[in-house]
Amino acid sequence: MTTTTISPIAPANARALPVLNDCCTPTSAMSDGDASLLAGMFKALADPARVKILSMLLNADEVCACDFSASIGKTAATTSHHLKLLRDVGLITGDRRGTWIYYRVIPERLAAIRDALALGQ
Amino acid sequence: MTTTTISPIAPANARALPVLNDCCTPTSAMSDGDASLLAGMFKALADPARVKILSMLLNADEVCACDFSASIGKTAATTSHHLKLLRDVGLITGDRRGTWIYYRVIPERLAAIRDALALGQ
DNA sequence: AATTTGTTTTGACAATCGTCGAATCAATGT
DNA sequence: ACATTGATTCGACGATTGTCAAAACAAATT
Repeated sequence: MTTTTISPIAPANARALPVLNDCCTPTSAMSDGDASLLAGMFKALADPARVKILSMLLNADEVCACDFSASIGKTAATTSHHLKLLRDVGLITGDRRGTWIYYRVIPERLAAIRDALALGQ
Repeated sequence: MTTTTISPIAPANARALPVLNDCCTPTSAMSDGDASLLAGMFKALADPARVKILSMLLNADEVCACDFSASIGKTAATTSHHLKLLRDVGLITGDRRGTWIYYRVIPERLAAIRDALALGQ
């Protein structure tokens, strides 16, 4: 059986995330590039439909793409759009096996977001 | 010297956050309300200007409101707008002492967001 | 090859969001 | 009282975003 990964393993977006603490002084903020990168990651999480998708993925090994639409109450087109946004920031990956595509969360990426929010020191 | 808190201590938004894992089955997503609440928190983080503000606050005890505008490169009006959004989700709090307002991060709130992103189990 | 089913892309639309100038409010000092 | 400086609110604008119907694409089956 052939299986084809939907998102490449190492997209440009897969580079390490900056962290909020230890980045700057009280009067000089994080750089523009780092702030945009981090904000982009949060943007990917900033929609109820995508939060629901992640909630399903975090409670299963993998989820068939065919199951998202009904669970989040959106059309297939809208669901596909949200899945793409999550793939583009490296948070999930899809794996086509025959007719269906199975999605998984990329735990390292989620952990990186958590680390970015670590309290100061 | 009088000090007045800009955001109330316990706004409606200060209620506990849902977590992504342990919320649902693989085929039934997180509830609408919980998903919107969580997405709202991430929305608050989903802008470079607000990320910069948080980066400053996480590297200092407190920051004078008067310092944000220059550091993030936005007008006072825009800066005030972003500060309000962060206050409204309970991530920061402002304290007026005489002429100036000093902002601090609310660490419990930041920790709650981190916890919401914990990996499944 | 033609059909069927699952998924993505395209195009269009309404709604939301970030931004700023101008006006307003708040506290202080003259 | 008045002027000054810091901060917020208001009103307007362009840009981005979420949504769906329709068209296009992909894999499997007849």
